Amino acid sequence: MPIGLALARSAKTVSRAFDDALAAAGGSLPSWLILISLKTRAHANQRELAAAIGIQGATLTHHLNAMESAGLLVRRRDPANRRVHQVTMTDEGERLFHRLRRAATDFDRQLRAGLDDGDLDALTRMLGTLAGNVATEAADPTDTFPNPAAAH
Amino acid sequence: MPIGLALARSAKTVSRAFDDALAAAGGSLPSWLILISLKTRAHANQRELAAAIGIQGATLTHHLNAMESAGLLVRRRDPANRRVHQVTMTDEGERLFHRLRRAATDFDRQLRAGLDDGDLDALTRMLGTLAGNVATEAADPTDTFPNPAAAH
DNA sequence: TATTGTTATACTCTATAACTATA
DNA sequence: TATAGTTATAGAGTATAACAATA
Repeated sequence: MPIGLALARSAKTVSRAFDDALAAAGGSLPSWLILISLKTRAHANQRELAAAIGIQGATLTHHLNAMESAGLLVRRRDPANRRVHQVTMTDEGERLFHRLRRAATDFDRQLRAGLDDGDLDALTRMLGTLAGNVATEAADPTDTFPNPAAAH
Repeated sequence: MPIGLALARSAKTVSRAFDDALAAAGGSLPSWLILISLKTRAHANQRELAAAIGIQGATLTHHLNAMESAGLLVRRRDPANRRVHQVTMTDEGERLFHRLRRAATDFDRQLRAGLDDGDLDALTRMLGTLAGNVATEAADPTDTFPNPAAAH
């Protein structure tokens, strides 16, 4: 079977299950990715944040609007450069982050069943190869994940 | 890094590139999956077709409407059971199928670069394991891909 | 009544273009 | 002029619920 089709099918099944797990915990994939980025990295501005997640700035604004309405974060202008909006998680956002982290960790435990560390290393490496083989502008390769417990 | 996150990132990059490749050839992922299914399998009805692709019946109707409007296929009632709509590819649909097959084949060649047959076998197996680990209702496991040349 | 498919409607995620505010 | 972000709008893909046609 073509490897792209295998990847597409697996990713579809897994991503739907993961979406369900996040939804049950009160989140969604975009909100989870945004919370991870806010929690683990210092982004100079929203464009960097959007790039780290792999979406456009306007798309990020869309999600931030919803999350701010939900009380998960606040945006303030940076006094040093009032064009820049500083995004900060609220206590409510922190609580959601922890609930989602729990859901993601549980999910990953379920996902790994039947695969040993060597398998997982090989899988991660090969997935990186696939993405690299078709990457156009190459998402930041230094964007490794700093906190293994903090995401699925 | 959590394996689910590695999969999500890789799948996002790869699926966007694949969507672009299909779009350049005049198609989309859903239309490609539908054409593959029409070409390689005999489905008793649209519900089976939808299930094979992993979407709901109403979603399939949505795509079939667009594809029929585009002249890629026709729907006729089955005389033996007039509730069933027989879906048949037109010559135009056949031509698109062949263009998309070419695009998908080229894409897969690019995608496999740097991975040998052993890698690909291991990767396919592990992707299956991941999907199986989180599958809820388990998509038809007998739905193997009958024509390796016919898809990405 | 049960089955097959369609229609109506809506939601999520994403994007581009035009715009405002700031530098 | 250039940069950061927002607003307006749109499109693709998906879903559920209600419906029509057929058995």
